Amino acid sequence: MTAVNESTSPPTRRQQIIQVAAELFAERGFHGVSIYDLGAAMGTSGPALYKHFASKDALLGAMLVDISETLLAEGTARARAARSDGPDAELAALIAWHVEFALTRPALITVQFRDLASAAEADRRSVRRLQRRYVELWVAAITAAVGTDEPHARSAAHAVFGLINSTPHSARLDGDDMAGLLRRMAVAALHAAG
Amino acid sequence: MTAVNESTSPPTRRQQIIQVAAELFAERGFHGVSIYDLGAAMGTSGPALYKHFASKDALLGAMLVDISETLLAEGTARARAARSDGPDAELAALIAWHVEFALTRPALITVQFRDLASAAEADRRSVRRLQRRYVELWVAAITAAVGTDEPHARSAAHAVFGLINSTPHSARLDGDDMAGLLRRMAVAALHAAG
DNA sequence: GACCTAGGTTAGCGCTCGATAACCACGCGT
DNA sequence: ACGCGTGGTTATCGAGCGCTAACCTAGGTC
Repeated sequence: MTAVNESTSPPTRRQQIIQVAAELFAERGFHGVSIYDLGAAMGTSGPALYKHFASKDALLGAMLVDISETLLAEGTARARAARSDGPDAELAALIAWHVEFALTRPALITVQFRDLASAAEADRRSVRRLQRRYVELWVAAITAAVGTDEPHARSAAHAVFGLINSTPHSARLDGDDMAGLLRRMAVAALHAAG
Repeated sequence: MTAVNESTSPPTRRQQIIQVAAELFAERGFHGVSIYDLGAAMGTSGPALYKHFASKDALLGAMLVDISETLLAEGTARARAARSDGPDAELAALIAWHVEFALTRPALITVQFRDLASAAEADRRSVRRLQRRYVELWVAAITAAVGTDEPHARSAAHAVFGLINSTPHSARLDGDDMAGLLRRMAVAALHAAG
């Protein structure tokens, strides 16, 4: 529901918990992190979590939905802003946004495609609906810029997500260098999908 | 220790268990699958597992090591076979092999980069050692074919793994079409890494 | 035909986890 | 001055898990 940056408001406790939990989940997986681990990492202990989330599953759900909403909302905004500069610029904007997100929030990226299966059915459906819209944004940009048919554009989009999302596993170059590398590889890969 | 295809011998029970477990782990994650789930999927019940593996962790370890050994062994063989045809052919052979593996064994690919964190320390070390050798194989081929420096080649290799490994998450085209798409995208992405 | 071994069975132990209950302290509006 | 909501605490419960123990075959060997 709430976006990651609620404009100027200081981060609420829920958001703090989500951030800390994301790091732990990324390291050890959702089922590998206990409520007590979470409390310890927060400086509180154990069941304090339940003052902010109805369950451990609800925490995961909120985290995953937040990520998907951020990706979609910012992606939509940036694509629209670049649209007047042509299809290539729009695609470049999407790529730049996804690369930026993956490099600055590796934990979120990791959790998103690692622990989605652990989420409750309802949350999983919400996330997939948002993800589908995000993919459609890419598919539109790819077909416009490269001229592929839709099915290939869809598979190519997923492949490029995999390419960009690989950063958490890779011994990193420094940030800007890595961002440039990923952007160039993504553009080239997509142009080869035609 | 034993490769996936022990030539002509029928699959031993251990290998059957590993295959069945891989499917379940890929769906629900290592911690999301209980010993009893495993037994049920095997047609036996529960603790029968311990006649074949010392622990649930040992099963995961054997699975992960098997995957890494297969990738490295076959990758080494194919790269050597193609080497006489030049650097581009060697790189193409590596790409073709990885694509083939990812398309025919999606569950193994998923577990490999999802549940490695759940493995015991010793197994994790073994797997990482094998993975590192596999990456070095790619780095050598990439630097020879494209002319990048080593750090960029290493990051590019990881990115291409992510690209190819994304197939389990993608609504699939038919096999050959998907394989071709991935190969083209991988080649283009690597040539853009220079 | 006795015997071992490979591969199963069920019962149950001990521990960890998620979740709840009951209680407590501070800050703030009236 | 007081009441109450907010966000914490500890104790505890119940379930599910990994794993072990003890026992039971069938098949092959001498």
